[in-house]
Amino acid sequence: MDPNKKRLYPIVNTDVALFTLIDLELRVLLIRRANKPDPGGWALPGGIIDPEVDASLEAAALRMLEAKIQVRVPYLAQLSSHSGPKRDPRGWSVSTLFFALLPSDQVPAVAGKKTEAIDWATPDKPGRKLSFDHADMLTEALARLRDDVARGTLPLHLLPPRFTLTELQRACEAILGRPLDKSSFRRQLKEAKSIAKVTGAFVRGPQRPAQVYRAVDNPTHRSW
Amino acid sequence: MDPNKKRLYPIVNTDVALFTLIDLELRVLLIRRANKPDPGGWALPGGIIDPEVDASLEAAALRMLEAKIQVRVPYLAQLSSHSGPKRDPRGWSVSTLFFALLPSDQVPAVAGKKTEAIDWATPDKPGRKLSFDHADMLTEALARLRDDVARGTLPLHLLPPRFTLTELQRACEAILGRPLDKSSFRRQLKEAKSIAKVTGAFVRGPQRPAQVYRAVDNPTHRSW
DNA sequence: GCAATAGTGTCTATTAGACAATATGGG
DNA sequence: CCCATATTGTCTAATAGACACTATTGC
Repeated sequence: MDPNKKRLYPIVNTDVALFTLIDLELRVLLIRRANKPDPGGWALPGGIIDPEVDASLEAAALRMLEAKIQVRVPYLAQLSSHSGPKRDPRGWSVSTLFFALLPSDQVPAVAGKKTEAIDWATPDKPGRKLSFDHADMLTEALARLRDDVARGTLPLHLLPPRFTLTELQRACEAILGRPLDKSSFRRQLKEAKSIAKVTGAFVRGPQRPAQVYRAVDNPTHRSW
Repeated sequence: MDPNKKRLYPIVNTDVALFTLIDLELRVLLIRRANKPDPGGWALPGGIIDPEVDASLEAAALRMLEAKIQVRVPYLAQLSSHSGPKRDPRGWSVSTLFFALLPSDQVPAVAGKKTEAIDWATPDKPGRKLSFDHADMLTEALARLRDDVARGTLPLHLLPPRFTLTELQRACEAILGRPLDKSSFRRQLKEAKSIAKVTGAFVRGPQRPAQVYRAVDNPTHRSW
């Protein structure tokens, strides 16, 4: 494509910061680009929307993510839109950044396409240069994730459907990067009423059994 | 324009919810549309971006707002992007919503263009049907404004450069729609350190003079 | 002095964090 | 019983809201 070509309309695309927990460590999905621009470079999964098939930016983000990893993510939220003539060598572009959460038990199902390698990187230090302005995007998504976790129950979307309170606390600690107090943590959960006991279900081990919990229906995420 | 024409690229535009205070009442700017689609309808100010001149969505929003009211607003923040095939009759579109604040002393400078009437409407009940999905956008912008005000010092951007603490409190009350406690209000301002006394400046009247304050430099807004 | 508003002080209910104490399994 | 972890309780510092009190001007 001729980079000097004047475009009448901007390129419209979406990019997704997909987070999950692997061994209680926060990870973000990176894709090795197969096509131009920047073939071989690592980037957040995304792509140009298709007005013929996409009902919205959210639907487009879900569709492209599913095409890349063969998994439909259960949680997706819009962050900001990044724009300008320089951020994409193909011309004036606007990309809407989303963040998505994948429960840790679904990580094994994630598979890359033949032409594109994938990697679960450490979001604090992905260890490689990212294409376009995706480093900025990742920083923004990580900050938003931590902010949401600090004031709520987002990590429920990162855990399997059944979990113990200690597991939930470990997940929050892994995301925030700091230890939390057990007592305060449980108190806030009780007040929020966002989880419920699974009566009779316990996790056993060489210690006192732990009550199993599940997320209760809270209107945090929509469907498209 | 033929509505059945298939577009290869989405329409990309911005819309702005511009708030100000008039006589201590919160108002939002509406524009009467001169052109298709929906000529004569009332809408938030906005328009299609021009990749030839706009450096970003933010710059585009500022440019179009300035063209409509002949004033460059000092505060602009991005909210969400709204998208889909149906929201604009011209075809698949994505509009990024901004909210902007105009200090009350600059309201008199706002002038509409010859072809477009303007109105400062009451955001809670604009009293007319809005074009496109602008009613949803306005609701979202109003909620965000109140949220920001409740947790900070945003209304500084709605006041003239010099103001008293009582004026600031009245502004916050007008936005939130509920009375605030004087003592708590001032305590929080002191802790936030976002305002400073203008030494020696007082507002006089038939009562004890009021200290004049100004906003101190806080990195809340960027420039484009 | 009086009216009117500015500015300050005090009390209390709520909350988050630190930390201690108790509970309950396996071995 | 001992160990390890789950679960609960207590104390305290910080904070927000309600409300009362004091201060300072014009008249």
